[in-house]
Amino acid sequence: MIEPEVFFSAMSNEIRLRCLMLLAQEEELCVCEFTHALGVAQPAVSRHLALLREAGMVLDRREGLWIHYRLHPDLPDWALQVLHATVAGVSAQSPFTDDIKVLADMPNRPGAPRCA
Amino acid sequence: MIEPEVFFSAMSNEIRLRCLMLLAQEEELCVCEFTHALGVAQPAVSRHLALLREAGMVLDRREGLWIHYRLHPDLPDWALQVLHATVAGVSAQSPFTDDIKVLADMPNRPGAPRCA
DNA sequence: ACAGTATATATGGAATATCATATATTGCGT
DNA sequence: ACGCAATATATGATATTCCATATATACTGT
Repeated sequence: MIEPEVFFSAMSNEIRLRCLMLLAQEEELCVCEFTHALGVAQPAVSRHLALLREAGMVLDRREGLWIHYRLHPDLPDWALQVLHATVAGVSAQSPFTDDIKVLADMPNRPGAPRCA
Repeated sequence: MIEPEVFFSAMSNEIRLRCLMLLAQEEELCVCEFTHALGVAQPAVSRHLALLREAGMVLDRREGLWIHYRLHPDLPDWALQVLHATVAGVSAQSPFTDDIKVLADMPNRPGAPRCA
């Protein structure tokens, strides 16, 4: 059971929050997708994802070269509600809006959503 | 409009989170009530409440000796949803459960809820 | 060997705790 | 009315711990 302070601490950093907002809308993403969408250096993204993993907020899965991250399936209900309320509240503002757009326009996406 | 990172940063500290959980359930509380409910030194409480005020999450009102704090009325909808989802999710666990109990049993409460 | 991802280390800066003290308001005694 | 004490709250100063960033390097799978 995730500690509320740990959970909110994870959400209190811009890079992590942007990653989580993407994950709340995209099911599963690999590191290079985060890197591309956020326009942030790869080591930084990796580090923050590691932090999210250690906090129990995301789960990773390796598939060849790529490592895919998704929200941890054991997240308690209140945590999911918080995530979704936040997406609803902020996804229309910067930088969250652009992140999705940039992600959608990314060429050669590994896990390429079928809807594309 | 409160920045999401500022908001979550405010919630990522145990003392502040406990204060906010109380405020989400109690409408209005003064510093001595927080101090009593949390069992934390007064300067620490005062500091954290000041931080919440500067973050735009709470509003204070002086009434004689006492300064009453309440959730800021301008908090956006998503923020309130996050707060309420969190209360629903964690109020049954430690230390949040005890905080309310200790508060309810506090003698000589200034703003004394009429229901007592 | 190479691409994708992770880790190690160092460093600067921010958050926090603590103690002592300051400020504000009320009430009391004279 | 005035001075003083008591109570509620805030602030300063300092030490310490935590976190983010940058850079370089290592690991993993093809």
